[in-house]
Amino acid sequence: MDAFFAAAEQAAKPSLRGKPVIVGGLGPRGVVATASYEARVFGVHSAMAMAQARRLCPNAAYLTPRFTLYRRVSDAVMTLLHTLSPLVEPLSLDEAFVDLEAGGTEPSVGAARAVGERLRTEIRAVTGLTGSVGLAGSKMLAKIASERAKPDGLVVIEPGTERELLAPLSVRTLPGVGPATAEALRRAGIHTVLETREAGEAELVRLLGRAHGASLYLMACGRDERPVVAERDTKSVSVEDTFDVDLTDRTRVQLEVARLADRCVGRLRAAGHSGRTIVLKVRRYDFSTMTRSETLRGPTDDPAVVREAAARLLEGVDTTAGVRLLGVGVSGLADFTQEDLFAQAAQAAQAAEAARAAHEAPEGGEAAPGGGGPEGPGAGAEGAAEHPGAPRRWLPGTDVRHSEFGEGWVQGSGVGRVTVRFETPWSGPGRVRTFAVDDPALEPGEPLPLLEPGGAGAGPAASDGPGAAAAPDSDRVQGSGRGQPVTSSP
DNA sequence: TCTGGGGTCCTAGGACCC
DNA sequence: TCTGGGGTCCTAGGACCC
Repeated sequence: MDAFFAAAEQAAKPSLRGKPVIVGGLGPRGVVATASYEARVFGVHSAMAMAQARRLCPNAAYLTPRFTLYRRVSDAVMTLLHTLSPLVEPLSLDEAFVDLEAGGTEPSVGAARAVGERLRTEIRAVTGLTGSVGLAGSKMLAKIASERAKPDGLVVIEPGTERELLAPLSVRTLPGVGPATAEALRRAGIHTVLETREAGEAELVRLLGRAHGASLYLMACGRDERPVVAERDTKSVSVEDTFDVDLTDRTRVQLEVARLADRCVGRLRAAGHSGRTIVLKVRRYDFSTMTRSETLRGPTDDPAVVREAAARLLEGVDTTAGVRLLGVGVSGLADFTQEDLFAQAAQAAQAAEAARAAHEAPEGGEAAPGGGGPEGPGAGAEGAAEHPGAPRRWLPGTDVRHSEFGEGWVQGSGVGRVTVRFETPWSGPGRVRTFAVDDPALEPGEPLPLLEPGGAGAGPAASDGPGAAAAPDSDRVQGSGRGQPVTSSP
């Protein structure tokens, strides 16, 4: 998908179409997740510090990510991909490899191109957003092709042209070559793919180590046999928080670690996992990062157990100079817990006992794994990390609903006020109104679908010029409450 | 107002075992 | 009283990816 998060926001918020939009962390230490193409003109790009983006592009719309929406769009696209082949390997919410051969596409450039173009049409029809397609004989080359295809395009790298095409490109083009590897290669006088190839495998292994050197050599030769793998097993689950200001108070650090442990376990359980190794991550004031881990005798999904392990690990860490980030993770995943094993063993013993006593052992009861958790607040709270009892936070970009004016989104808030723009994905650009932050008529909303359900017509992406949209009319906007069954209040 | 959050894979040393 | 060799597991750190 092209500039995925930003494009989704532009589709959802008509007033932002054609304008610079930057999605990412809005706090003092945030970074850019996605910049719209209009914002990239100013030099803003992914992973840039948000503070720098604001200097470069002060007039952009700065929005917090709405993962629920992105996940929904992503699911729709992934469903389309599965119609092409059973072999679909998602790389992230907005990118995936598809093995077309495994899906029965005739192995010709023409057939592949036709499938790719049809897919792009369908993506646009289903999501209202544009995606780009790269077609080639391997994952590496398909990825390079898709990057060249962006935005809103399709590129084929034809068999036989690979080495020639790769030769002059920067080593950074190759997967697995980041800043550190590029620097190591540069010191050896290697800048291009051709130079990498000419260095030879032995030299690359000497420079980069066994695995990395060997795989880089293959890539540089245009050889990439990695299969498309659907459904890889999760290996770890983790959560982390960067704090707006460094933490120095030890008690506060301990509290945050406990909270993170609970959140981590919440996600672990939601995924139906348990794990043996608990990892504590601490990033200090100077950005130096350390991890401490502890492996239990058996897998757990008990919040108390993880909390205690994390607290033990913290004991060995000096935090007096200030902590900027804390994280808790669980790895060594299993789909059962040690408690399950105990329960199973106990059940077996009981069954044996019962049999001896010539009773009927009750079967079936799979004993809900719930024993463990004096769980705190619902672990599922994904949208905004709310502290119980804290005042409502209106984050720019999030959905709201007003009892009188209907659906809208937070444009900004401060000094006790919140500014809302009332528009929906299928309205024209809407009007802005300001309220007190505690206005009872205002409540958090839910993301609306980007395309009007049962939609009459062209999606957002189709109307390129905002000029095409009807002139904003405040009454009409107000009326856009529309009979939609938008559900639920918190 | 420098540097998010969620992952994966690799390396290297030490413990431990056969 | 010299130190083998190979395997696995654990811990810590680092590179990389989106």
